Amino acid sequence: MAQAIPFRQASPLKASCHQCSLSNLCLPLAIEENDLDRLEDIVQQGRIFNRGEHIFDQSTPYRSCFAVKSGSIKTSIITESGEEQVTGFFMPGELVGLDSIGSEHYACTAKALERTSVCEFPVDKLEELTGKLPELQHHMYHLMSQEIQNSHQLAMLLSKNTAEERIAALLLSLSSRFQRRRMSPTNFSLPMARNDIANFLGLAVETVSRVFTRFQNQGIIKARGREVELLDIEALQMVSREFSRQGNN
Amino acid sequence: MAQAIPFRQASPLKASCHQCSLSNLCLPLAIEENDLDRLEDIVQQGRIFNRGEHIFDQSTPYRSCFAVKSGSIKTSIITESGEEQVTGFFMPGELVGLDSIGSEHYACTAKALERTSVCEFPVDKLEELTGKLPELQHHMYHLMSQEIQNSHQLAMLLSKNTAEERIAALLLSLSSRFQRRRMSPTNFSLPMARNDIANFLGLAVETVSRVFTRFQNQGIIKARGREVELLDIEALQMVSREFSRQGNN
DNA sequence: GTACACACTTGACATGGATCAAATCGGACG
DNA sequence: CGTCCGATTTGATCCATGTCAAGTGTGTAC
Repeated sequence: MAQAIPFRQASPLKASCHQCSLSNLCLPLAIEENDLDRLEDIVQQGRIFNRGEHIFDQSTPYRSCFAVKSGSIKTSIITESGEEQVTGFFMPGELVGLDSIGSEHYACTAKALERTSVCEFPVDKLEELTGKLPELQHHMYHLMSQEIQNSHQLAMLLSKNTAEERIAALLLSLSSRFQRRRMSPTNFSLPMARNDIANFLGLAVETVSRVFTRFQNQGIIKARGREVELLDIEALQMVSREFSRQGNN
Repeated sequence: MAQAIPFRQASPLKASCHQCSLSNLCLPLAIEENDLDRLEDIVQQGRIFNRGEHIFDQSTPYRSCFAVKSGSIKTSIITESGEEQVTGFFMPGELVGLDSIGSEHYACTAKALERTSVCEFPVDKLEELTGKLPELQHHMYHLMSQEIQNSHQLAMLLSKNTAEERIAALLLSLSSRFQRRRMSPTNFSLPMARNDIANFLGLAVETVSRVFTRFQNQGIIKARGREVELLDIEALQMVSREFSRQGNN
């Protein structure tokens, strides 16, 4: 299961960043032990969302950004014509909603891909706090610029790379992000459906499926449904000449 | 000519944000008249770059972000394999280098598309100042989130739209940005080469060229070299069903 | 003015991936 | 345990756009 990440149960009213196992990935990493209380004062306890539930919706008033505590989230934007574009997948310790900070409304919709718990940071309080803690402010800038860079990488992937290269890059990105969370980099279960992968990578579902089986036939991966095993990471890196440069923090 | 934007000559050592005609587009827009001096204290006077000169280079230590004063800039990232991906075009009043704030090194290279003058904001000082001026901090968050959203829009364009739709969207984006700068929204000269357009939009140069002539034959635009006239904006909006949502500030 | 290099256009052809269609799998639920 | 519906796979065909190849401007340097 994907969210086998151990974390301590949050108290019902106040999250404890001090004891959170994700503190080295999430916002606390930028804060001195002394100041951590101030972050705890503004964070709201981990609400739980079931698979498919929305954490927030595009065009509704912007209130907070969210850290994934367990589970995973996908964000997407929807055009007037109703088309969806998946803009990202988020794993524990990653911040969702940075693309709307400073805006009046959410620029995208965030949806739980599985049972997911999150910590909520109300922006007004967060901005106030970053004004007082230079390291935290710096870290916010860093996270946001990372987000820009990731998105540029995605644009590059979409405009220059073949279907195989795109999928290899995604698998490698997931792999390294799992690894950073102390999970197997070679053996994991995809939190998202083929459809989401296809949409994210600008491909048709059928193409994604075909590439998966092609990789399988070549002995590079083993895939049954969402369970994936990367048998030959180097081969994947060769396919995706552009090494996975994604990944946050 | 593209940079027919009037602006007062900066004093050789200190830019005057007070008198800059771009103050309603650039950082000053977020700052009270009283505090404007503090911004002037950290900004470095407009250096001039000739066409083709680099404002900064990818992977060099990050020092500053830059506001375009006149002229225009393109940013691009370059992979190990030497491929280039144009990530954006910047016009007067827009901030370049936000994708690297909070990072150790520049994430992209910025190049003057024509004779261009810029104002330089050293990050360390800028971060210090945003810590003191909440409105400025808020504005920085806003600009950065805009940058993320723009990039997501680009990704969407790349993954879902045809060549004609992409080019129509770009023309409309440029049009509205020229308009916001008090220049004709229908009659302008492209600051960038066909090559850059193609790269930015994930197309072959030949395709860009063909679409331009197709639009011309349909009477939607008139183009001779870089000089462009938009004859039928509504038609362009029809082509690009996804209306130009790009544009900053 | 001439020439060179480079930007742009146009044409012919090849192809990766989309689309359409259909079969199979898998999981939730009674 | 069977049923049903959505997710996934597989196959056949088509088309938008890339690629290759020529040509035609266009601006700059001498």
